[in-house]
Amino acid sequence: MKKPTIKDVAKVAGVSAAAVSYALNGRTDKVSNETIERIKGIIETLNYKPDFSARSLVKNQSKLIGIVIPQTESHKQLILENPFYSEMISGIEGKLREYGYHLLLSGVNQGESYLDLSIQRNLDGAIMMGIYPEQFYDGFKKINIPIVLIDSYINDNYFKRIGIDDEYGGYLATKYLIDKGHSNIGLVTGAIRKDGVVEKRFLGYKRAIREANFFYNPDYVFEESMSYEHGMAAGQLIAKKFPEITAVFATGDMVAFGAIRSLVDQGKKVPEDISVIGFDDITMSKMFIPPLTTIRQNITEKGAIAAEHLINMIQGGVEQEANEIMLPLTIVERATVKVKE
Amino acid sequence: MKKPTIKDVAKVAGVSAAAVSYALNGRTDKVSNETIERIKGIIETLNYKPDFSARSLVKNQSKLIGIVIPQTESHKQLILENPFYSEMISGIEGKLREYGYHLLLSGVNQGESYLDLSIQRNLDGAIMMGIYPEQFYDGFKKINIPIVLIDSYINDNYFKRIGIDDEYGGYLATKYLIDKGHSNIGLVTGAIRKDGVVEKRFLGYKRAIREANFFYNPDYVFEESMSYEHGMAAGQLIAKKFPEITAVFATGDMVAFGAIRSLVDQGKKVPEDISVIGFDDITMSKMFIPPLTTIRQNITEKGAIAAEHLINMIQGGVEQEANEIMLPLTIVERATVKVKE
DNA sequence: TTGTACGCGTTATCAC
DNA sequence: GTGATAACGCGTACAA
Repeated sequence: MKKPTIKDVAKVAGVSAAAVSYALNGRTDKVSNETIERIKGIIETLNYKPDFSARSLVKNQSKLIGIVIPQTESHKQLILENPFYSEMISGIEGKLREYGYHLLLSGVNQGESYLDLSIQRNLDGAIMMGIYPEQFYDGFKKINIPIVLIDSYINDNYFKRIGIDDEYGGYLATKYLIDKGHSNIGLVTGAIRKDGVVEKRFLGYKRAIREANFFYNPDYVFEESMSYEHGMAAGQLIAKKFPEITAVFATGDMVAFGAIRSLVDQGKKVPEDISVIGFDDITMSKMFIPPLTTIRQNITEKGAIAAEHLINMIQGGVEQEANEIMLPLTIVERATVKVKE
Repeated sequence: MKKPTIKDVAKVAGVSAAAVSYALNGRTDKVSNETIERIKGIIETLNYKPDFSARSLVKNQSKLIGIVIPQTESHKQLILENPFYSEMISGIEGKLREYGYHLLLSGVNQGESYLDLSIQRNLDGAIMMGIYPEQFYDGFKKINIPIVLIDSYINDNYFKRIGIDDEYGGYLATKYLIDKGHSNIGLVTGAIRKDGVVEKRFLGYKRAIREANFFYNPDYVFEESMSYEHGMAAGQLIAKKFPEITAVFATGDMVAFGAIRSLVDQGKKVPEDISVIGFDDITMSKMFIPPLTTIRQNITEKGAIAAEHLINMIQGGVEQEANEIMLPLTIVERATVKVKE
């Protein structure tokens, strides 16, 4: 059983293919209402659905949206095991679908480029999470594909940016620890890179420290990667070499989990001996034992909003809105931070 | 700057579009080697990439693979926040890309069907995780789209199945607890449905119980949904109403997390007071505190293998292999099970 | 090697 | 106002 084409419908209806097309698109100015009804009935009966490829060719729009997320170094896999990304994708996909778009989820092979993929698949737009080398962005500008950037501080009006105030978040987390009486506060974090969110969170950390007139000690900054493993390594270091540290701000929840884990393994109690605050509030954070105190952002909604704005750009709506959108941030107090005695 | 088409290349090369097409596809029998070289050079220079939509139309293959995963009840979102699915997708996507396929990630709106989507997008194949109403599968058979089923016991040779021996896994987990001296063993689980994995794990549980000549007590089976929340609810019940239960087999790691959490909240110690074993070994399980003892399957690899077999079906390789593939299972001992004193 | 028809749907043009 | 005809978008594959 092969799928019906527009011609099949036309034949059955005794009209031209063009008429069917008009009926499909509701062009009442081209076909009378009653024939539209009749054609629609036949479309139902045959269960005819227009082919996206054909449409993509003629209308030059694929109804396909790409999504770019970081990959493992080998370039082999998307890092979806990081719940932060998968929760976001969940939000993106739902919203796209609501508007009749579909999501193409693909990484990039060694030596190939996402830009080529976008061109070949005729992507109507793309959402990028994280930051990439500058030239990466340029290509999209040249061929004029609408792009929404999530969690990036790339300053270019071509792109729409969705994010949070990471500096403030970093400040909030650190200030919270300070208010609880801590003064020697470690920072466990992924790579601090220009235009990235981590840099801003780091800046917020420093601001809070300075504002409290504490000494900013670079030795207390444990920077490497946004991973559980790095959290573990840093936690171990802290337990062994920096017993004066009584609180830790981890710039991502996964990192916080790792830190807590190795701290506990080293015989430290969280939060009794050492407090830990995370960032993001991934789903897992409330399930963790002890439940993680963290800076919360609504990840799924962030994705949905990014999708919504991308569609707006594509459909060229009014969209003279700001091209940077900041989502709110809250602190959620759970069980990993305690007042210093 | 608009993208070059095959005609642009042809014009520059001073040949016909057909020649370019042949050059692209390496048809040395149709075009001389030297012109192929020359054309390829020009393709490089212009950075020409063939359009997937056009190809899809004429070759009737989209190089697009669909993936079906369960959705929230509102039909609004994919449940990607369940790491089990996202890890699997990671494995699937990587393998597909290796073979030149891309992944279309989409849920289904209320009142629409995945089958229609598959037809409209001309999907070359699809991977389905979990189980669905029977009619769901029939459509794909009719239009002859290759399908790989992950974690399903649907018995139909049209489909290729990738899974594990869930009955054995359930047996293994339960037997492990029994060997540790436990006899009152609770089962906390998602819905037990025909042809689903949970049913088999449940059967394995019963087999181990009976084999040990223990009494199978239906009251010890806490069945609802494969969620953290249900784990919590069940853990609470156990702590309050079934103090004689000294060990729990949770048929999914997320459920185990929930159970442990509420057990701990009720003042029980894991594993001192009560042991818990999970199933799947999602990434999070080794990060959990205490690290979860669980039945391990290689989730990412499972996805990769499913992708590989799907491609095999599509490309019609030799593939007279078995059409059911069972991946190995191991038990990983961490810190949530203890010998009963 | 090349011209050309084709796959499917859209839209501008033309006829009644 | 209703409708049909035909050209087009891009790449492929057959006949010439």
